Amino acid sequence: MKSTSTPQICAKPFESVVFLFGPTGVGKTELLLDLDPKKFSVVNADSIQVYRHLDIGSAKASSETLKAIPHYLVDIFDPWQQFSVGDFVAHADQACKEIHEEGKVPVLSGGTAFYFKHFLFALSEAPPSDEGVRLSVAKEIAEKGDAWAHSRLAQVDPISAKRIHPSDMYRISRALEIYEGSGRPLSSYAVPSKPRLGMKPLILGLNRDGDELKERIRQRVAQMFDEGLVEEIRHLIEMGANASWPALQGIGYKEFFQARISGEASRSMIAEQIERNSRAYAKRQMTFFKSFADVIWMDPTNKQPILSLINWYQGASSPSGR
RNA sequence: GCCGCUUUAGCUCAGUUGGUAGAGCAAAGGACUGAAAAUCCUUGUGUCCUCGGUUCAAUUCCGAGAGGCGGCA
Repeated sequence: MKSTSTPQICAKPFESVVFLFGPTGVGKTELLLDLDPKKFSVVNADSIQVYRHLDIGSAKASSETLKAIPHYLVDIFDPWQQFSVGDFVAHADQACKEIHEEGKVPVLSGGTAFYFKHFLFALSEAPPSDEGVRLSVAKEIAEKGDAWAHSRLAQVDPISAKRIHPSDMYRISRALEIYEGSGRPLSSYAVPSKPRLGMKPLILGLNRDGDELKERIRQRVAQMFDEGLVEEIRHLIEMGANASWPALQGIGYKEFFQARISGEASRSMIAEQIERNSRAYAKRQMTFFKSFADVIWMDPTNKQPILSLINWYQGASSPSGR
């Protein structure tokens, strides 16, 4: 058992942490440079920026920004490794602990809503994904079909089967994997719904007008190509990258590998796909973020109020301030 | 200039043996139990290019015109 991923074992509960999230391209990274590195450190909450060698397409903070203020959870995995929300919570806990020990406040910044959710509420008690069981489940589904998978789930875990749509093979697979691996239905594991560790985060959501965000995404994709996205892809291919590498499901990467399979594609076609996928992703992110409670929504165009709020929170929660 | 093909949802296109039409993508909204930049759900009235003709009825058939594509000159 990995004790690091179970919050109860954490030696020192941490109450103060800033959440900074928003859809892709909204301007989170631009804000980080304005934080005082003596008071804050950044904890990356982005599922792709944890990977080494994926810099341009993942819109990772520049090396200058990384130098200017400490960043945790950036470049901690190789692109062929599987990173998961469980890894995120474990690493983020460790990072927050270190940051607090320095007398600073961690700023969790990123776009992966799923990570924020489970960092705040903890993970379900269900066991982590097991590669072996997952593969055998996948093999059986491939043989017997998607319809079989859902009816099988209806037998072993009717509660989950009712909740999960018959087409949602991603979740059906996970639910079957839990049953095969642990002998217990997924729905029998408790889902935490209260913030853990007495955490009292400052939850900041950044949002922009739809057309403005679209335009920023368009510009950012063009900028990625200018900065050498194609060379970054070439470098990954030289490393042996293929579409099965977990990191390469990221937008800005998968489009190239799909194009390789389907034939030639021009730069403008791939750029268009990246823009489209980014827009759809931003929309999904917003849907998820809007479901969060106690979010203070702010306009990233106006940096001062945001920074004031973060600084106020830091002052109020630092030992000397109590 | 002549001949052929073509014009239907924001885009690419189906289709109606004549009874006013539907897929994919896009767009909008939503879900989210350890892969989440993933995965999935819901939502489709549009002068069916224009004008005229035939018909109870035309987006569908006929004629003319306009735009596009291709071939021959």
